[in-house]
Amino acid sequence: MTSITITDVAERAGVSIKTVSRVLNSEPNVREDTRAKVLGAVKVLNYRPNYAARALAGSRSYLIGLYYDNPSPSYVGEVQYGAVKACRETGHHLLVEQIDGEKDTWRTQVESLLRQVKVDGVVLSPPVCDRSPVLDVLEEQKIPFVRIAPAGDWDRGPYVYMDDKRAARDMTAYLLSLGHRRIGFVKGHPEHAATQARLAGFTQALTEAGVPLDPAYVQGGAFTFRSGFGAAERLLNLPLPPTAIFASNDEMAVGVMAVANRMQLNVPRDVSVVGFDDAPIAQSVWPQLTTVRQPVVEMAEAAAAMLIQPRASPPGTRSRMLEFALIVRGSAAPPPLA
Amino acid sequence: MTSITITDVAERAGVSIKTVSRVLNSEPNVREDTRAKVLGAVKVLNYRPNYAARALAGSRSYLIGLYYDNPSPSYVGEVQYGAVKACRETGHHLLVEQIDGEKDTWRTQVESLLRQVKVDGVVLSPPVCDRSPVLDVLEEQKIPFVRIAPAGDWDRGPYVYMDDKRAARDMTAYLLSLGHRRIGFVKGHPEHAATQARLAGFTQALTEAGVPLDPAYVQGGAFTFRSGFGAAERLLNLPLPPTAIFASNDEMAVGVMAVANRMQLNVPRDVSVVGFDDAPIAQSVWPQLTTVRQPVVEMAEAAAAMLIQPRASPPGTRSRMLEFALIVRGSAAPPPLA
DNA sequence: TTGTAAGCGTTATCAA
DNA sequence: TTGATAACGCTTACAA
Repeated sequence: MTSITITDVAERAGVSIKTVSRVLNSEPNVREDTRAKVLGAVKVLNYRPNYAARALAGSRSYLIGLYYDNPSPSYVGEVQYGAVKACRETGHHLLVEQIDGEKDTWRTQVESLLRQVKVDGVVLSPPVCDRSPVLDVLEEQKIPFVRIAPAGDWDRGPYVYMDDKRAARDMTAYLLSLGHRRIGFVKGHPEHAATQARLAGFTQALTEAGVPLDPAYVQGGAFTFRSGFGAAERLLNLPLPPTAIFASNDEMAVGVMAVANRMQLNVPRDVSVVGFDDAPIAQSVWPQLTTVRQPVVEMAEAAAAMLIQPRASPPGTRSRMLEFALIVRGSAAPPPLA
Repeated sequence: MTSITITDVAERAGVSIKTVSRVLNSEPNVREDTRAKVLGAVKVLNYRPNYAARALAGSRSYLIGLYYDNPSPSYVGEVQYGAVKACRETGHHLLVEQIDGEKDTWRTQVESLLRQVKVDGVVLSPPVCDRSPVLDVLEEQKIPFVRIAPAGDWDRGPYVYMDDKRAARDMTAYLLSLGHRRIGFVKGHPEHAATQARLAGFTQALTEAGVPLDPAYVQGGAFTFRSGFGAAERLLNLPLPPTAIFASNDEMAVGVMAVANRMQLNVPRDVSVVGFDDAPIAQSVWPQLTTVRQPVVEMAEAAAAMLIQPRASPPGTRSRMLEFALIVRGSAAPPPLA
């Protein structure tokens, strides 16, 4: 069961291993017919270059790292899915590492990882993309990286993101177009970058429509079901309750719906509820949630792709914005005719 | 930025590189003080062996593969989390690959992967753990593997699993202990292995308690919200509807709850609803779902650990069963006093 | 346009 | 108990 090596290919094609190497790495200066011969031999022998040897000898390893830490399992799952997809299309492989623990250990963790296995680049998923010791090491060692939806430090390397603010604005505009004028908003966790952006989009839409913003309609939340539940209780018990509630993630939106149900309020007839994220749960409630779809898989895929073909993105515009989508399902409707 | 190699360590410790290698791989025949010297040098230099060199020269690569395909993102996320955890504890790394597409391409996919990068073993997550071409290749190439919750072929290599049948039995027994006698059951997708096991556990509990099983109380489902919804409509519109419904996963249980809500039935006062899996959604509904927690993270961790330290599991007993847990939350209560 | 030879950083062989 | 030295399969100078 000895595996096929570059030597076998070279012999079969009647050339030197260097020529085979040239063909494999699409280097210039190979005659077309020579190239064809080599490719033929590769095909016949079903040759696959050994990654370890490549990594050891050369400067590339065909390995892409994915550093993550513990957001929701489904987020990680989606990121991984996108990254794997981009990798396999170009014969790369994905190495997944978790960076966790205390802040002062991050640098060491990354240094140690990098020393052990060489990667061609790393995809940084939130919240790792916002840990500056991690970025420090990567920059020092000149290892390319792309961040997914970073919360700040936008000058530190390329990133992929979506426009949270505009998405929130569009969603609010949708609610306004339905006829709502009293719209409640449930904010996210104060430490999350998206929280501010989504709130800003909400207020912008209101301003643009000339609808005054009642501060009582904006309630604090923490991206959890429970916090959405609490915020909804406050909102719906107001003397003049909102006719629609925009929770800044789906988890909280479902909490809002639960409160509505308990108060015998029919969604969307009596009150409209919309969320953000298009998490799996959005389709597992009744009515299904109208929400904003975050292109998580696509962002991860784009990030990995940028690492693999840096030439693809023109210099200067090193970051990529991906489009969100407004997913209209059944949880929002025109307000009751009061 | 030249990295520290085994040669540096050898010089610093005043021994040959072979001796350093011996210490690093805990080989025998090294004097205790020599070992200490080497370890000291490793520490001072903060040396980390280069993976590619190890893989190329030796028989081990310190890389563990995780082959998956596309179950729910959160399942993948959890599996990955457990596997990464086991890996990092022993200095291994996780290589994630997706095996997808048509059945007749699986063999080639795996062969190609294996040829490119040597792994010390692979963790097979559902549904890949049940694709026999994948197992074939692994067996042929004598690459150790551990399957997670396989659906069949229990003689093909070690696996980790949980006892679905017993879990379903326990859950049913819990409902019975609450006083329920008319219990509805929503089956899972017919092609899923767990479906049969869970139904079997349900009927077993009934039999043990001497409670007759009304066939009308067992409804088909498909592990989706919608199928749970449909099954619940049939169940709750029966002339004598059940006082409790056991949906064989959480997704369906939430569908059942949605129907109850629409029918103005209070959960759990009017009807109890329980699920299975302890998916994230179980905590994002109101009341929160009483369910069975699957030890997904632990199974993945155990699987990877078995690969890394094969000696840990005594010969013969190569598979491991992990314990489930009954998670009692608010969705089940004694039946209404009729 | 092609080939030769020297590494890359380990482990394995075999002798000391 | 230790240590030279030869692989491992590839890329990278450097020649031809």
